[in-house]
Amino acid sequence: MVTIKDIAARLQVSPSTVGRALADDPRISGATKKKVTEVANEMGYVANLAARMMRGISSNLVGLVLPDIRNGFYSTIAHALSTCLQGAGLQLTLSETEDDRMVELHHIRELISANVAGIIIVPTAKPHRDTVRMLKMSPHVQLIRRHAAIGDQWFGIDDTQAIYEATNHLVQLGHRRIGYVGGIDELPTGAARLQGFHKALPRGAKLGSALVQLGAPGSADFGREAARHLLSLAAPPTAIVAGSVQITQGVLEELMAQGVRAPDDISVVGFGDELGFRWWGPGLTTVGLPVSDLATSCGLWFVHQIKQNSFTSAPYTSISPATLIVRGSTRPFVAASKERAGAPLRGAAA
Amino acid sequence: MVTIKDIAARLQVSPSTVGRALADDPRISGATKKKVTEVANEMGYVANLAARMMRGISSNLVGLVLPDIRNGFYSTIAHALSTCLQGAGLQLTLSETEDDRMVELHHIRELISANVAGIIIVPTAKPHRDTVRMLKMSPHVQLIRRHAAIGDQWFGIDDTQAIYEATNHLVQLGHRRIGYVGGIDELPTGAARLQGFHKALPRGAKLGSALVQLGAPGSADFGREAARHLLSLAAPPTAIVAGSVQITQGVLEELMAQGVRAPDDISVVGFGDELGFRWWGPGLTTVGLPVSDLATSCGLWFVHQIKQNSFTSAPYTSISPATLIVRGSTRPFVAASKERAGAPLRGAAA
DNA sequence: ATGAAAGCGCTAACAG
DNA sequence: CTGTTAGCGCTTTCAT
Repeated sequence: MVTIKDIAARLQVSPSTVGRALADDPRISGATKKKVTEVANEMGYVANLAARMMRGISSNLVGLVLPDIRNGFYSTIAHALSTCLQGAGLQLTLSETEDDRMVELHHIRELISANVAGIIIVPTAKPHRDTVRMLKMSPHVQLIRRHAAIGDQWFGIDDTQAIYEATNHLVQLGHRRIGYVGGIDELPTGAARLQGFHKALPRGAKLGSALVQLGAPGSADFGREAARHLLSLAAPPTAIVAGSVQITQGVLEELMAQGVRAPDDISVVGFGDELGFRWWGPGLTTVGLPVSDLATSCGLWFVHQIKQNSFTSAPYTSISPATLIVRGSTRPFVAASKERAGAPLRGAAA
Repeated sequence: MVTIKDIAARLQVSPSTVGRALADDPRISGATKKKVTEVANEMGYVANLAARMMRGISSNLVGLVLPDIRNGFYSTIAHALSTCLQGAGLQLTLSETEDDRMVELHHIRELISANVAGIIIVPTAKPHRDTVRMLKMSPHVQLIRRHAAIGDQWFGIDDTQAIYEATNHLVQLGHRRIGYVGGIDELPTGAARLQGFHKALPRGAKLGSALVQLGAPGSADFGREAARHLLSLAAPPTAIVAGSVQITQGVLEELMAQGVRAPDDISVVGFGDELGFRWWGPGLTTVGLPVSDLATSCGLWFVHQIKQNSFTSAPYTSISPATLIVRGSTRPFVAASKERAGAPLRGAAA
């Protein structure tokens, strides 16, 4: 391993001169700097981060803590952040919680002890108190989900508006018996989305509690089950709103498996615009989320905070609006269509 | 920040005693150990990783270097590895290269200087020589793509076989004019897949070089362009094989945009089984890749190597086979179908 | 069984 | 402009 000392010896100068030259210290002559950088490159010098960190400088690591990277939603975020941070010389570490608060705690512990420069987190429903405590030891920001105890620095989507748009679209089309399959309302996002759903329903809408199905937002399986349940009702909904990416996936799979066709048999509005949603049946009408932009602004802001070292706990909130993307999976409700009850609902596949 | 010294002062012992007690050194009496650990907990002592690293102990960080995390292929890998490593107390850092060798070099430099415990890499086509040199400074393993200079430790897919299966399926169905859209053959994966394509073609197959389109495997746009080109040929192919996930995406999009319908107008075989591929048209016949299993075994092996500290450069190669998933996008070639030439090829959308 | 002391590589005073 | 020196917190000889 090439150290600053080796370079110094080779150039017959003192280690500090080399150190300063490498740090582009204004007190060092251009000639010396040039020589030093030259030799450094030639010898393949790589600064030892550990030593640097011991001098109090926090590492260049930023922890990204999220439920599951396989979710296109989150991998988009990871990509955007990675790009942002790289520009600032920061490295991203990836920690998956699987929405388990103990796993989350474990990761935060690791990150703090690794002296990370900051943490970007999509918190679980109920973070452990130690998680909250430790987060305060480092600059941090919440993404997508927001938990009051963790702090007031948050970048997210207007969840209520997103599902409102989705639901309202169906209402405008004349649907009244609308099913909603979404994340549990213990999750801030789950609660906000559910609220958007209710807000959009007109007084006339028949809202049996059976039409609202809540479960794990990260589970496509839950989406399938919930869809199956809705379809099996004596009076199944004429339209379904999905409240998370994974749930949308599950719902779509179930509909396809049962041979239920959109928009003829049922109207569907999804959440997020994953690859393939446009390919599903006649094209899925869905809520488009500005995930990439959101993550980018979060990244830029965070880098700024870290660089300025002015990580005051001044609240900062950024809410991005979602936009409805209308494709073929929704259409006006036709009261006359008798075939929308019980067994006949199922298509040829059943 | 509580240090070993603080504890020592509090207990009226020397720092080294505390250090040893914490390290469970056999030379320390049980009583002292007990007291030390007690006080350490009480004071909230957390070992300083930086200082430890300076003593040569490598960090608990493992670098994952890949082209683009948004690719479902790679996010699946990241997830599997993250899970593996977490079990071993290791943290994963994410570095995206965007298939740019200089970016790759930059990342490797960072990782080495961060004293990572190891590096798992999907190398770019032609890694920089410094990248290769630095990789040798740390335990490492190649995933998916394999570059001879980097080493003999590799976990990948049998690319040749994968595309062979895909192509052969079409050949068996009677197709003779088959188009291939794949990654550049400078990439080991690109070359292997192209080889599989050629291997599967019978002597009778008309292979105009125009039928083989090579480009950036990570670019859906390239896939679109290539597909557009193939469709515009005077004698367009009766079937297309796609040679990467992104390319598959692009090809599918273009076919859909032009209103070309599979399997009636053309047969298509994709690469990988992304979410949504099953939803495309009649369901995409595609090559299923055991990505998750592959990454898991890679992770397990790597953890083992790191733990054993026996990172001998003993070659280790693991090749996983791909399996063809037949859905609706392919069907026997029917010679009589006249409408498969020039303008009439395009459907209603054109 | 415990202490003292010497670094690991780097940076930041403090001197020239 | 450059050199000297003194640590950062920990481990690890070498002494007691």
